[in-house]
This record gives sequence, structure tokens and C-alpha cells, in this order.
Amino acid sequence: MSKIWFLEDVNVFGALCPHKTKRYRERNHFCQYGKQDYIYFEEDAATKVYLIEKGKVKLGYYAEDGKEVVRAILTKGELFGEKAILGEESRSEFAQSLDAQTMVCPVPVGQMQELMRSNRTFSLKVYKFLGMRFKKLERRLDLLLFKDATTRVKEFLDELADDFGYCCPNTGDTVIKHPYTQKDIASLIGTSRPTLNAIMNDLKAVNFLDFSRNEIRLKVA
Amino acid sequence: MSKIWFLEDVNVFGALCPHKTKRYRERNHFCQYGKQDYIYFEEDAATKVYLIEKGKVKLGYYAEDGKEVVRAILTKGELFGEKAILGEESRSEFAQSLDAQTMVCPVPVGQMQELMRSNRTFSLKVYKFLGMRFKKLERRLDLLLFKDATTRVKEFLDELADDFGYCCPNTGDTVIKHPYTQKDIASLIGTSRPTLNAIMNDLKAVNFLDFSRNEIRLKVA
DNA sequence: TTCCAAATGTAAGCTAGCTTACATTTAAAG
DNA sequence: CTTTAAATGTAAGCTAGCTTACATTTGGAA
Repeated sequence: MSKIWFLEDVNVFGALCPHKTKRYRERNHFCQYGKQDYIYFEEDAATKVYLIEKGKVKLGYYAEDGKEVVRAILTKGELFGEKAILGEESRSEFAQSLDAQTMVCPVPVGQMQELMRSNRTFSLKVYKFLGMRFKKLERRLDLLLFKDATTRVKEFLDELADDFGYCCPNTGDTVIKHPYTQKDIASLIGTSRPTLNAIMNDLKAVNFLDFSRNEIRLKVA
Repeated sequence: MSKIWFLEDVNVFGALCPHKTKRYRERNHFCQYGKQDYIYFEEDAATKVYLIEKGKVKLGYYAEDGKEVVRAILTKGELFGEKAILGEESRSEFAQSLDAQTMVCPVPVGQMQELMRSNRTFSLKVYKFLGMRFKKLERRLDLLLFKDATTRVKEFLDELADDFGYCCPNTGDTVIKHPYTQKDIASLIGTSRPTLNAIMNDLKAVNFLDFSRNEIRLKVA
């Protein structure tokens, strides 16, 4: 499902990206980041929205005890910093490059809003995009409220399959090449890292899936 | 904090409400609902945003096991159904009147979006409003992830104080007259009802607060 | 005024999942 | 090719908070 949205987003934001227009390119550039580089920090002024051209970006924040909390890890074609459109003034999270060669295209909020005003179709797509993010949050909250850790893992894997999965032509398994560590996943679904690991191995034991460092295979039933 | 927004919302949506214009009033009316009446159900087409003129509205949904889950209870001046603006097609929750005399002002999404296009200030306020709702969700999620039940109760009471509280001139206590039952609150903060009750009585025992059916007093320190 | 259904109060017993601690494996950097 | 920090695997012990069950109180309906 989110796959469908993802594609629509690409249409929208691909069309949007100002680097396609020559005049803009003269003034601005894609921004490049190395591994671990921060694109923005918590508390930074929220003046731009970013489209990922290449690489991986981690969004998260630091809890009072200093522990890093992961909100999401996004890749090529995905958008982040969108709360700036909704009047956020300072960032409530950091954005950090995970790859040695991450490229993002920054779009000033003002430009975004101007486009939304002048192009009804575009604005509706942005609304839908924001609505999706909203629902995703609500879904996470509901899972946290009512589902046990194993169920949350399975739901997370389903989402992951939408974003990164493809069907293995030989086995029919869904192969997911993803950028998450077990620590990240644990943080996202609200369990401890050891618990997540145990669950993953249980699911492997019952042949629900197989996994290695950066690949998960959901077995066909 | 949310109080400030609340007031701004009133400005915006007060100015917006089409019943102020005579022509509109001839065609549409405020909608009245009795106790327990549903304003919309889950799965209903999401074509309108609603402003509460009077009374109380409960938003929630039913879990698979049939248990009711409360998302929020809103009162005069507050807005709901706003996901319709963000391209939601069918409701993911129900809206139910809690008072014998609840009045709401429905605003079609199309009209809303037209206004947003034609009035930049208005659209920015709507964006900010949506951003607030977004942050509220994120805050709830973070609390659920990292805080124990007692902390969540206290945070909830702080929010409640913003929405319904006033300072008692004699004692200096913050008095909160609210529409929630303990069951509602438990559902909102993600605990069981017995646990919430125990916590409330513990907080009463340590003189942090006092409470009866529909009033909570946060004691001055 | 009485009655009833909903709301609130309370306790016992159980368990999912946390914390902590440590071992093992892996991949990236020099 | 070695080194090393990060990632992953595993287990023991503990506890917050759940479930269940029941008692008591309360406000509104009749």
C-alpha cells in the first residue's frame, strides 16, 4: 500500500525538485553528505523540506538519558522534514546521513507553499502525503497500545516489505534488503534490543522468515 | 501551550464558520445531536470538517475484540475530522456526541481548501493547526515508548489542565472540570482501567491531587 | 424516591518483556 | 590481513502492569 504512495510521491516531488530547472541550478545545488553527517539537528530552524536523491537518511532524536531514538530511516525518493510545511519552527528531530554519499535536494518551505497555492493538483498530493504520514503515526500508536512485541515485529516487517521488498523469482520468498540494525528496529517498534533479537530468532525457528545482517526473507506459507 | 493554539483556532474557525454568512444559513444549518448520537462512523466518507459550537464529542474506534478505544474527547471551539483535509477518504474513527445538546458546524472539505487557496493567512493557520495535532500524536507515542504509567498520567493531567483547567482563587490549586471517565483516560494513556485508578489514588494519597467524578484538582506544591 | 447501570475502588496472581551481563560474530578501517 | 568497534546472540532474574473478579459508590432515569 505504501508502495503506491511512494510512487505517487516520486511523481510529485520529482516534478517539484527545482534542480530540474536550469535557473535554479545556477543558484542552488544538491547537498552532499558523508557518513554520519547531520543534515539538521534538533532545534535547528525548520525552513526546508528535503527530497532524498541518493543514499540513506536516519531521523531520530535523543531521549533525556542520551539514548538515541530512531523515528525512521529513509532512502532514495523519500521525503523528510515535512513538518516544516505544517508550521513547525524548530526541528523536533535530527536528520543524519548514513551513507558515504548521500544526496538530498532541499526545497524551501516558502517555495513549497507557493507551489501549493499555484497548483491545485500538487497541493492535493502534498495533503495526501501528509495524511499518509499522519496515519502511519496513528498505526504505530495503536500497535504499541494493543499488540504484543511479536505482532509489532510482523507488522513492521510488512511495512518494510512494502518499502524495500521484492519477490524472489526462484523461491517466491519476499526478500527485503533494508538499512536497519536490530537496535533501530527495536527502537522503532518499542521493544528492547534483546527482546527483538529473541523474537527474530523465534520467527526464524518456526520458518516464518530467515535473516542476516542486512537482508530479511519472509518465507512463503 | 495548547491553550494558546486553542484561542487561535477559535479566531480562524470562528471567522471561517459559514453560518455567519446569511446566504449559507439558508441552505445549511448547524447540526444538532443528542446523547450517544453518532456524527459519523468509521468507514463513512470523509467529506467534512467539524467545528464544535456546543457540547462534547468523543472520537474513537473499535478494536478487533469490540472494545472501544478513545482517541480524544473535544468540546466547544475545538475542531475534528481534520484528516479529511489531508485527503482521507473514509473515516478511521467514529465521532459521537456525549451531551444531550451537542451542536457542530460542518464545513465541506472543498470549501475549506478553497478558502485555504484564496487566503494565505488562513491556510498558514490551518497548517499550524495540523502541525499541532501531529506533534500531539508524536508526544503520545514517545510517552508510551519511554515513560511509566504514573508519568503518563501526570503528563495527561498537564494537558488536561491546559484545556480545562483554571486556578482556584482561594487555594491556588488548578481545578479541572473535564468530560473523561477513568476508563477513557486509561484508554488514552495506554493503561488498564484498574491501574489508572490505583495511580490516581496513589497521587491523591501523596497529596499531588484530589479528585471526584468530574473534577480533578492539582494541588499547589 | 427508588432503582439500575455505569463508574469507581481494590486485591490476587501471573507473565511479557525489561535490565543486565556477557559471549560471539561481522564488517569496516588501517 | 589484523584489529576493533559495532552488531548480534543468549540467558537469568525481576517487576510493572495486565487480567480477572468482585465490592462499593454514584448519578440519572422512571
